[in-house]
Amino acid sequence: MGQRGIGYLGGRAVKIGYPCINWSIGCKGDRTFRLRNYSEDRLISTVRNNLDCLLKMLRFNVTHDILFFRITSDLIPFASHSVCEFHWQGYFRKELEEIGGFIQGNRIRISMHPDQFVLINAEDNGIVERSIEELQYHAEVLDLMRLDETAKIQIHIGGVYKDKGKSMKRFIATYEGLDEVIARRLVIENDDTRYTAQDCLRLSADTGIPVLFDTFHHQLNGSGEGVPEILAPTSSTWRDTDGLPMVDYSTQNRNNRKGRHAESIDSEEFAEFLEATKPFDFDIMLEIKDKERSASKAIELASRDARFITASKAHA
DNA sequence: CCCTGTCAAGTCACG
DNA sequence: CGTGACTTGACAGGG
Repeated sequence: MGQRGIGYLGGRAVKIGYPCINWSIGCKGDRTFRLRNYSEDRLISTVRNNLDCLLKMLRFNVTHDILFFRITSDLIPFASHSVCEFHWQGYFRKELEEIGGFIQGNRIRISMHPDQFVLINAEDNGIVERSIEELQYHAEVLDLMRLDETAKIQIHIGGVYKDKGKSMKRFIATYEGLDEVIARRLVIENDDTRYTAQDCLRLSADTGIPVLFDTFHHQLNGSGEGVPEILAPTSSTWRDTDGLPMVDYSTQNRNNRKGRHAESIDSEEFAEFLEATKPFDFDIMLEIKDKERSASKAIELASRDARFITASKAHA
């Protein structure tokens, strides 16, 4: 717990990845459709495409030493919506198992990130119920892939309504009642306007929930702490069974308004980040527009870093 | 084929 | 109470 040793002795090592979309392999694994066009056929063909593409992306990633990946929430469109009565869990069981087998065989780290509308602490109970349904869907995907507890579902806390204290109380109350299949995978992430990393740590102290640190959100909505200062406490919220801490890394788009992600990774900034965070082991999710290109650049930069691991080493 | 309005869900500000 | 901003690509209907 807390600061971990450098290097991959003991089977731990830093992995780098990107979320959801790969621009270079010619397929899209997050295809969806409009609710009014919902049909079982449409769902099946879309999911089949998404699962095929997901496996292709994972194969691509392994050949490029990209061993961390965020699976899109659009994998099964409308999975948690009442319109969906189709038992996709059974229909796609084999495909999900196959993908899960590939993930485990190559020691790929997996995360999922439900959208902002997932609020387990909303004042409206209907929103809470729908949010839990959505989390259930995410957990089912990872369970059907037979991934262990290190595969995480990250959410923002939200649901402030001008009273963070009450918001936190509601979060704790709902969290404590969550089914274990969800709770074991759930982690909280600091966001860019409401919950700072310190807020997340406060909530973690009460619930034991791990804190996923987002560097960019911390820049926009932090309390002035440097990255290493905040990485120490957030890292120690991850138990051994949770796997290495996850960190979302991104930088400001220079041309655009505040809050916009950069188009491509800034090599110098990333090298500085690696240097500044030397005492810590964590898996890095690059939230950068050009996805796998920046991931490859980052891996190139990290390849001299003793914490980093390649696919062949992970395989051994 | 291209153009463009719209999209499951969320909050918040405003009139 | 209703509407638009937030933010984003892409779906999908109309021309």
